[in-house]
Amino acid sequence: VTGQPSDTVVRAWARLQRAQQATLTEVDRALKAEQLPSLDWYDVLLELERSGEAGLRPFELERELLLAQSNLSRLIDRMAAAGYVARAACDEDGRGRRLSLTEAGAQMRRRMWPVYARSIQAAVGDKLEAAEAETLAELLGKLISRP
Amino acid sequence: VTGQPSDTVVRAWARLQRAQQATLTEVDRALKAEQLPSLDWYDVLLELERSGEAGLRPFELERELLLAQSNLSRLIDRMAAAGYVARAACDEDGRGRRLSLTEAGAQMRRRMWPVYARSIQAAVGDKLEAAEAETLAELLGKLISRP
DNA sequence: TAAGATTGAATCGTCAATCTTA
DNA sequence: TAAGATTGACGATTCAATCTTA
Repeated sequence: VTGQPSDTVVRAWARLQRAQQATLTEVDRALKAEQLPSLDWYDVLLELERSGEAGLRPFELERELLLAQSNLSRLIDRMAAAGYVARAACDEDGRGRRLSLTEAGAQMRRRMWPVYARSIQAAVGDKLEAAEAETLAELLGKLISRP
Repeated sequence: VTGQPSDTVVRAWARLQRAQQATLTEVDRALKAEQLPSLDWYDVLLELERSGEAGLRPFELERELLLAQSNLSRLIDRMAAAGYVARAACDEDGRGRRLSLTEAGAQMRRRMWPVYARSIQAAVGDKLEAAEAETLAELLGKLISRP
């Protein structure tokens, strides 16, 4: 059992929630203003692009993006309907599927990045010195590590 | 117009999203395991408790919690139905409402806090030194400040 | 029996429209 | 005309149940 959190820890927690909410809202707003898909879609497109020719299994994407099974299944439904993702049967496991990026999907990701990048810079880069951003990334890394 | 974000800034952004998601998921899970309401409810209960006898107007709560108008309206619907929040007409502005905490709402907040506190400690306190938590809170504060 | 994936039903969030009063 | 608040319609998420193959 762990002890009670200090005031400082509670403050760090509260600000983590608030800072994420504020920055995400800003990025979402910018993408929407340009008639582009949401960040969820970008995350999927990027992971599939990184996976290259082999593609990814849905369960791999779930773990990478911390999404629930049914949530991802329906997200892929929508992205496949939009023509950005292809679903194929899986050779090595008959239960599974293999997801891959379409050319239209790759194009959309490239189209989204400049807008996304500007938002990140406005929400984070413009508010911190380089050394501060480095420290922030390091401290947040400690919160992510699996114990 | 702002420039392109550095790799460090992009990494800080990505980890901010991931760390928030991971810690929030953990806290939500703990509350649910104890059959308690979600964090949204806690936030509302706490703000109303802090506002004391006077209570709060819905638009004040929206700004405090960064919630959309219709979103808050329906959240209050549910919390009022559960008996935790009271909605009354507003004396000084006929358009508005005045929200206040019921005794049951105050009790529920007190019941939630120990579970919430343990989760915060596990998700943040146990992973950082005291000085690190202080630094993290300070850096996150810079992201929240209104420009 | 369990893992990977999908689906139905219900809940919640979002957008635009609406209502009331300032 | 605009601010505060609510509502209808629609889209997204969640939970549990289901289907298929390991």
